[in-house]
Amino acid sequence: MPPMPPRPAIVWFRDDLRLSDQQALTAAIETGAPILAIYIFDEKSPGLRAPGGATRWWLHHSLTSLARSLERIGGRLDILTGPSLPLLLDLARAADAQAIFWTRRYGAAEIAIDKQAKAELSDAGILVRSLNGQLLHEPWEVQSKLGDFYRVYSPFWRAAQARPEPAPPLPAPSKMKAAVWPKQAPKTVALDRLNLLPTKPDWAGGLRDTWQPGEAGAQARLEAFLDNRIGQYASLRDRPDQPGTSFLSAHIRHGEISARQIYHATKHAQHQHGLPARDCDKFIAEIGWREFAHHLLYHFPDLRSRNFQSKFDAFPWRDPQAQELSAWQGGQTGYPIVDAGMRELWQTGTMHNRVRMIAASFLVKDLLIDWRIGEEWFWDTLCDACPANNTASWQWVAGSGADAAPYFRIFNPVLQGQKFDPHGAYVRKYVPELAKLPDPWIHQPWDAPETVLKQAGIELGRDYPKPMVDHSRARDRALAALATTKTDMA
DNA sequence: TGAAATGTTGGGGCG
DNA sequence: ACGCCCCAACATTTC
Repeated sequence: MPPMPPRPAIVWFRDDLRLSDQQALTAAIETGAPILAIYIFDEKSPGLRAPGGATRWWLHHSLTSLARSLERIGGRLDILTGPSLPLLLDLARAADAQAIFWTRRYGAAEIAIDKQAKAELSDAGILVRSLNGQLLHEPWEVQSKLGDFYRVYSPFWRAAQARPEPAPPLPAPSKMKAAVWPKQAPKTVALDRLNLLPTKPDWAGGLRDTWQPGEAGAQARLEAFLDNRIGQYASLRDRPDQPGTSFLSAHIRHGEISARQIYHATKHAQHQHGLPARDCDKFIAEIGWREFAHHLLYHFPDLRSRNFQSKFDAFPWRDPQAQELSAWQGGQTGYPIVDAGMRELWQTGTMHNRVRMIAASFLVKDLLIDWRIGEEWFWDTLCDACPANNTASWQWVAGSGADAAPYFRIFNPVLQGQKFDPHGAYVRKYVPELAKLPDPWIHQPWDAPETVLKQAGIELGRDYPKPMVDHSRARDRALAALATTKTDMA
């Protein structure tokens, strides 16, 4: 009788598409079992939110990159599509798997799936291990003295930082053994069959020019940031006209790099090169905002659909006209900084953080359009669209969120432009029809004298729209509407 | 992780 | 020389 083949271990990849600091993969390899590394593209399980267009594009390339990396060390990535739970159970049964490993997720539907999978696989006698590869601290580990979760960022982050430092990241495994795909197992599909890439039309040109999805691209971004820019992070992070940020968000979103890798690399660079603590802390605090958003999502599962502060439930949102929505989406509001941001988003799959706040504030406060509608658009167009960050941030801007912007904090798109894009370089890049307008008018073309406009080759209303609302009046309208939320109407 | 309105101060022009 | 006014510039309050 031939010897029994060793029972394989399954590694279920999800939002952790990397090999370094990959606890699930590392733990699986340590069992000594041959490995089935899988990714499940799941559009069938109830409650799961389908990825948006930009995220789908990113995912395609990230999976390509992950598959190559696995092959390089003797492994293989198999892709399945369909409802996660039955696929997993069928695979585990067909493979006679001894164990399964995955990185935890924090959305409600994801947690429900993972919970049930854990129960059913355990019942089938399979070792199930879920690991934290996403966050510096688990949401249930950061609590106030009363045992409640934090609703304000600063105390949250203070408490998180008072906890033991996250463990140092794991090195990428250098070798693994792929298990043969079992005969009775669900059919794998080729990546192309998932149709993640746009075809008619192919709008991804700007994305290809901007990004290198995958672990190598993530590491390159981190290195460039720590070598060149972090020393001025605190002062330049708000400047969309300069490359002051890390450009890591979409890599983080797909788990091509982990929070603790970033944390430790930053600390290391700080001490190695004597970088200012102010800049390093500020950068790590942004990882802290991401932690906070995940923490909120975990404790408030309806973050996408419900106001975190219920007093916003009665807010008098306007019914958006198709035309004003498309003006905002297409970067035709007549406010240059808003339009530059929305066009950057459409072209590149990202938007500078400062400009996200300005553009979001414009939709919510100047147009009085429900934050959920803006969130949907960002979900579809951002490569870093994340169930935690995108929702928490939109609620923050709207004022309905945790540690929200106060109701009276309304961004003035002209002042914000002048302050953070002082020479208009960012506007000129994404709103080229304004390129010839001199600095003093670049953020308020409607105030430019006729001769100046003529010289710049602009006729307002023809070459570039007149402002779709008057900000000063829109502000008054927003304050009046927001006044209704001041008193709790519960 | 604002902005606008209102209040205060101080220097210069001017009678 | 002196007081008054004007108005930046800055500070404080309010939305």
